[in-house]
Amino acid sequence: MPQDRAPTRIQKKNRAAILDAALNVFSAHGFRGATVDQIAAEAGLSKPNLLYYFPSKEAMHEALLAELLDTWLDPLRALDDQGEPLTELLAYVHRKLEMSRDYPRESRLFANEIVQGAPRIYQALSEDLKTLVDDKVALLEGWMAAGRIARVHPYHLLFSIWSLTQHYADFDVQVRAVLGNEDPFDGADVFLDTLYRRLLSPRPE
Amino acid sequence: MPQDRAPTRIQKKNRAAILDAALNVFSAHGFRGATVDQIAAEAGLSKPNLLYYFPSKEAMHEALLAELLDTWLDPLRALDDQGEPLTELLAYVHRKLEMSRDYPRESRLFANEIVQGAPRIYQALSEDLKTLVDDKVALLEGWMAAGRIARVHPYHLLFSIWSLTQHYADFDVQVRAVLGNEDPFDGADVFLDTLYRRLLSPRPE
DNA sequence: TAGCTATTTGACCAACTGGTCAAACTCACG
DNA sequence: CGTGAGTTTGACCAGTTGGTCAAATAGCTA
Repeated sequence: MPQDRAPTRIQKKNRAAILDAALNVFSAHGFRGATVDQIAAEAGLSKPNLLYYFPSKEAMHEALLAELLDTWLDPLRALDDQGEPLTELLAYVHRKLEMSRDYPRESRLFANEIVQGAPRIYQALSEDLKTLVDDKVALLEGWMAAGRIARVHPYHLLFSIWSLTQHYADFDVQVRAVLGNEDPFDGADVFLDTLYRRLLSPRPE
Repeated sequence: MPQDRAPTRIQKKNRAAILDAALNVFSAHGFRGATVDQIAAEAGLSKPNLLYYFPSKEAMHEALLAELLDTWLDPLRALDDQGEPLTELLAYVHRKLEMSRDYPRESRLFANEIVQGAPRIYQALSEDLKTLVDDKVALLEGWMAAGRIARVHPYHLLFSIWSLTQHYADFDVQVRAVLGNEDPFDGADVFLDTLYRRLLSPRPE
């Protein structure tokens, strides 16, 4: 395996190629459904060569998930307690939908993992994710208490945003099968904007 | 393999046990991740005995999916053009959420299949599902044109219902990891009711 | 360019997988 | 209770899989 000195030019290139190929294969077939041979073929390398850069199939999957979870939570982290509440939330929804459009493989990698019970990522969910969510929920509750957005269950509000946006990546085949030629994301953007405006616009006592 | 006369007592019992075990295993690990041995163990039968009742692993999966898709669409079929629009839609949402709570394995079986590109069910999506959806969308458009519910993109309205309700089955681990001890479905029921009331209540011109 | 390190691979292995099959066992019914 | 159909299984097989390893090759630097 490569030494842990500074990575060489070749190491950088090959690691990146492997992770990209692994993302393709894992997101399309799940961990168990993916084969190292398939990833090797997609990366244009031999199987033993993959295992020269990563000690095991599991390690490739872990590397992807670790990198992913962080990126995935960025939009939520960016929710700004100084901003205008409704604007902030609509921007969050918009940004999450953008990620479903631009990084569907990442979304499906995550979906595969969660649907199957999060066997390799549960700890991160109940620690990192929960901590961040609890923090942002406090912010939402503050906004609701001040009457700046309508009062709804803050956790379910976040669940709804995840669910509604990731659906367009994870269930892409179904959405397109039903929608025909129409672009799903154009319609979704308008729809979600309307939905959250109506749900969250401050309402008289 | 069993003859195609009327199924015997033993056939009925074993087929049911196998399908139940297969649902457990397929929904938890995906098609590729499931093994026949695992299903056999869960069903309390030997592997060759499973293959006496079903010609292949594939056949077990197909049997489950075929049965599922029908059940899965029942709540949408039940949307009644004679009913009060908002009531009908809220009842649909409620019924779908109920299915997520009572049949999470079925939901995850379906999710596994779709996330991975629906390789074994695509045709049913683009035929049966699309036909039914197009039909119900016409109904929704009628209600919107008559001002009986607010105007939104009808396809995305249906997507949102699927997404928001199935999320509680498919992403159950994540939801519970974030929510702690609170029951997800109690909160979800109230939240979704509020959401769709605000989204769909008829609004002045 | 010599010599050392980093990279690559063909050949291989043990474990596992879906599936087969003949032989054994169990059951319903006359 | 005998008999034929229905049911069950141990032993087996060929293909696939994740992973190893020694030997070969390419790259870098003195």
